Amino acid sequence: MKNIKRPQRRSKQRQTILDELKKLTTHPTAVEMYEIVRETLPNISLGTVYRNLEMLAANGNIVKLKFGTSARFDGNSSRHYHVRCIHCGEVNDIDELPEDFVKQDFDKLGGYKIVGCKVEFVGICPTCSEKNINEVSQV
Amino acid sequence: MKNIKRPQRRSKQRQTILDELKKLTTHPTAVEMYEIVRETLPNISLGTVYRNLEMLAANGNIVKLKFGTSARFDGNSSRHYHVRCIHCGEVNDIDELPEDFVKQDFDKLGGYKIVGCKVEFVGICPTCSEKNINEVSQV
DNA sequence: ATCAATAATAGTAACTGTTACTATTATAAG
DNA sequence: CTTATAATAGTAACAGTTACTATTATTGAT
Ligand SMILES: [Mn+2]
Ligand SMILES: [Mn+2]
Ligand SMILES: [Zn+2]
Ligand SMILES: [Zn+2]
Repeated sequence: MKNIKRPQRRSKQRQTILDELKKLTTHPTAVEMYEIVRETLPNISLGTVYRNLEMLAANGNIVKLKFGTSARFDGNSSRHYHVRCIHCGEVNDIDELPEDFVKQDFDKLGGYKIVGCKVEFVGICPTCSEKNINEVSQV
Repeated sequence: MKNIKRPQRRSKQRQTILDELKKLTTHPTAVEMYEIVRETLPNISLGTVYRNLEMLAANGNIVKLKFGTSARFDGNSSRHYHVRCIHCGEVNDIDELPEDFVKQDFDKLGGYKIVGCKVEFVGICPTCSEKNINEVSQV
């Protein structure tokens, strides 16, 4: 349960992180983003990258994915889905769900042999909807 | 990328972990499972709980969920889905998807006000499907 | 039932990704 | 320009998980 605060000023660190992530179609980790942004801002710190990626995700500018051991970030915040390879961990986009999705009878998608599917709804539980909370358990 | 090995012998530690998890409708963390199993086996170690939960998940006996900061485990391995509260982190089951799921126009599910939905397909990428691999990037 | 081979364990150290802390710098309002 | 303070760089601390090692338990063979 951490309190992610809204940005109140602009910084070229945050802007660069956002710009660089938006250029990518991959789903980099924080460390991968750090390496990319350092080409523009050689003195940026890894902590700054983590803090801003969280901020941007909490604000809906980007999306945080929790697939592997480390989180991955997606500059494409419009609605789409993902496949992850169970062996190498590679993550690819799936733009549209199969029409028979509810029946769960797909065996191939985006070239992948599909072996499973996880759906995670994110929402506000009845108890929390009464309180007015700024905190977030997890982005 | 870790190599999760198949169990070759039975142990009452692993059996107890599985039995106790199957009794629950909640989605406990490894530490929560540790505390539960210790009531039956007071000398079990936390490492054993982690190792066996991974094994059981890799074998499809249970399901590993990666929502919050720590992984959660689900003794119900039959097809169903989850809602997570963005504020308190509570996880609940959603047994059936709404029929209009593909259109993504739901605003309430299981009492939760829905603000998002993530779909993660798990599969084998074209490159890995050629090789014959035992390793797994992530359960 | 005893034995031998070795899988699995308990206990703990090490590791990894992430978050917190603090002095310094940059932003933006007045 | 000045001033208040948000945001930063650099680093320490932390949490969850995984690896290591000596010991114990399981299983198949005798
Ligand atoms: Mn994507
Ligand atoms: Mn469940
Ligand atoms: Zn692959
Ligand atoms: Zn809640």
